[in-house]
This record gives sequence, C-alpha cells and structure tokens, in this order.
Amino acid sequence: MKDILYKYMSRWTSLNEEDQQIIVNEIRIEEFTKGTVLFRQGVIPTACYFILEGCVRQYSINEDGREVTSNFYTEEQAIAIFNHHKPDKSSDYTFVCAEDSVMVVGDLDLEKDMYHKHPQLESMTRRMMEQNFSQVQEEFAAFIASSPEERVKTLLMKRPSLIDRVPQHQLASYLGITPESLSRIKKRIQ
Amino acid sequence: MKDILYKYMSRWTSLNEEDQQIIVNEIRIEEFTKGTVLFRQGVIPTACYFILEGCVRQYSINEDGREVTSNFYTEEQAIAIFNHHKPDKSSDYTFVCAEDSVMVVGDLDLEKDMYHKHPQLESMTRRMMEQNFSQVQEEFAAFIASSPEERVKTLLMKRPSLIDRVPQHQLASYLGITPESLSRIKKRIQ
DNA sequence: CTCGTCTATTGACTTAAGTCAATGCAAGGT
DNA sequence: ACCTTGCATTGACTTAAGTCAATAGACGAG
Repeated sequence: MKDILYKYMSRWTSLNEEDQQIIVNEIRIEEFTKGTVLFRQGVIPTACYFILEGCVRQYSINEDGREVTSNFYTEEQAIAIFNHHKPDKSSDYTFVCAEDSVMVVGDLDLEKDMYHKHPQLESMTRRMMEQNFSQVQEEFAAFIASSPEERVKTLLMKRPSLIDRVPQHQLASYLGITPESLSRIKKRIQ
Repeated sequence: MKDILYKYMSRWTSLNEEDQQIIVNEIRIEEFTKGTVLFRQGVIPTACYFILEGCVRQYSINEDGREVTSNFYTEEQAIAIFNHHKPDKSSDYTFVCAEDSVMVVGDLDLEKDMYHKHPQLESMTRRMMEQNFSQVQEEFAAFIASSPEERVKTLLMKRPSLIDRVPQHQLASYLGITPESLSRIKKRIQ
C-alpha cells in the first residue's frame, strides 16, 4: 500500500528516497469500512485524508432537510480543504466512506510541526493544492456551461467507474438533477 | 493604494511591519484600462494578479464558438490559479478587465526566488489559497444544489454590486442561464 | 444629428427537467 | 421462505428555462 504513496510523492517532490522514507514512516495509514463517517457537518475536523483505495462521499443536509451530495473522492485524491474561510472552521459537510477504504490520515494539529520539520512538505502541499484547485475550477466552469444531459455525458467520460461504485440517486444529487431525470437521461443516451 | 495591501497582509502573516515593507517594495503595482487583456486562452501565463481596485472577467470560447463567462474577480481577490493540472500549463481562459483596474502583478518566474527569500510568503500564499479554495468549493456545492432562480437570488445576496458593474448577458452566462431567462427571473423576483 | 451596433426586454412556442405517484426489483433480516 | 426496506424505473402531468424572433433603448462613431 505504501508503494502507491512513494509513487505519488515522487511525482511531487525532489526529496531523495531517504527523506521520503522518513516522512512516510511518520505517516499514519488507516483502514475504514464502508459507512464509516470521517467527520460530520458542524464539527471541526482534526485530520485530513489521502485516499489510497476506496471512495468517500461528501454531503450536507440543506435547509429543507434534503441530502445534497457535493463530491466523491477516490484513489489518489486528497480530502484536505474544509472551511478555511469560516471563522470557526467547522465543516459544512459530512464525509462518509462509500466503500471500504484505505487512507493516509494526517493530524491537523501536527501540520505546522511537520512543515517546520520538513520544509519541502509545505511546498509539496502547496503545489498539490494548486493542481487540485485548478482542476476544481475547471470542473466548476464546465458545470456552469453545460446542461444536465451534458453533465451526465461528461461524468461518464471522465469518471466512468463512479456509475458502478455509488448509488444512482447520490450521483444524481452530485450532478444537480433528480434521480428520475438521471434515469431518463441514461436511457436517452443509451 | 498600498495601504489596502498592508491591511490585507496583516490579516495573513505574522510578519513585522519592516519585513512587510521589504516585500511590498519588491512588488509591482500596475493600472489597467477597461478592456485590457491580462492573457489569452491558449497562452502560458507569466504573471499572477491581486486586485486592489476594479473588476476582471474570466471567460473562454467553447467548441461551438460561444463565449462562456466563468468568473468575475473584484477587490481583494487573487487571479493566481491557472491550469496547474494541464501538462503544458496553458490557460483555458481569457482574463480581461471589465473596468479600469489597479492590481498587484507578480512575476511567476520570480515566484520560487521570492519564496526562497521570504519563507513566510510561501506559507501566506498557501493559507490564502486554502481559504480561497474552500470558498470556491462551497460556491460549487451551492451552485450544484440550486435552480437558476435560486442562483440569481444568491448572487444578489452575496455580490449585489456585480449587477451594476457588468453587462447582464455576461452575468447570465456566469450563472449558467440565458440572458432572456435572467431578464425574466429578475422581473419575477422584482 | 443620424446611423449602426450592442444590449435588454418581451412574446410565442418548444422542450427538457421537476413533481408526484405507482410499480418493480434486489438485498438483508427474521 | 417471507416480509420489509430502499432504490431504480416508468408514466402522467406541470413548470421553468431554452429558442427564435421582434422591438426598443443606449451608446458611440462619423
């Protein structure tokens, strides 16, 4: 499992193998069963996560009590940015494992120390985040400009496996449409 | 104009006034007239920007030749994340001044040097970006979950000045609806 | 001042998605 | 094996947004 991590880190840092090992050894890897809640809407998260295997769904309960899915995270994706813009830093979302999953778990209270001990780590984090950010912005722009049907097609192109991995009504919510519409769009586009 | 910058930096760093001055003195502040293009879709950006005054519109031309507005940046917003996820780093968007504007201009090729010279700057950048990122994610989640009419209401709430600052058909595009619909929605909600 | 261009509004019509309700299906529990 | 529960599909109907076209106002150029 750690080899995924080494492969990933090599893409992002110029650290030599030795230094990488030191960092990886300080890292906690945990397994979670499907349905495990990482943290709930309203609480202040104490950890961040990097998915090595599995799938995590991000959702919230809106004013009229409906569940709104806002993201799915899968292999090699980080769950690390939550409500830094809110004064109290509490999460607006609940994160729950949609499958049995294996993740790197990073303690947020150790973050500063880690950056201090390994200055290259802050740099790596920043660049990962930039990449991540730019991807989200692109997705957002594409979402704005497309119809429900186009959004379904795009998802089928870009993340075909999601369809089989998560319940359809959650996918519908993630696409901003009703489950009925998703069902009909699927039929329409075969 | 630089006082806006000092105020802003104080919110983000623990640098003393002296160090702030050193950094601010290395910084380039430029004025742009309405219509000035910062950089075009397809080219690799060489600078990043921080708006002190004015408004910048981000748009792209899609496959069928239509102009799609994907963002408006105004005072105290940074234009700094472009296509770090694409191998060639070329911009998918054109950035154009929607008003006469004053901005901090940061050379991207000096970025590394600056971070090396002022380690706290990388830290500050990272935290600004985290905040920014988390805000975009929240907006995205809200966008997904709301109807065109709700999106208009939300925009009127959160950025009321935009309505007067930019042409309505660009706003419509930014909201993912047609200009006709925006006109009707406005009438509907008075 | 007038012309031309660009933009916002309005109307008539179409269409895709939402809503509500019924049915069917599969998985899990007893 | 049965029942329950939750999910996907389908149908009938409503509605809001899209499309196309016409009009009218604002603005700048000449």
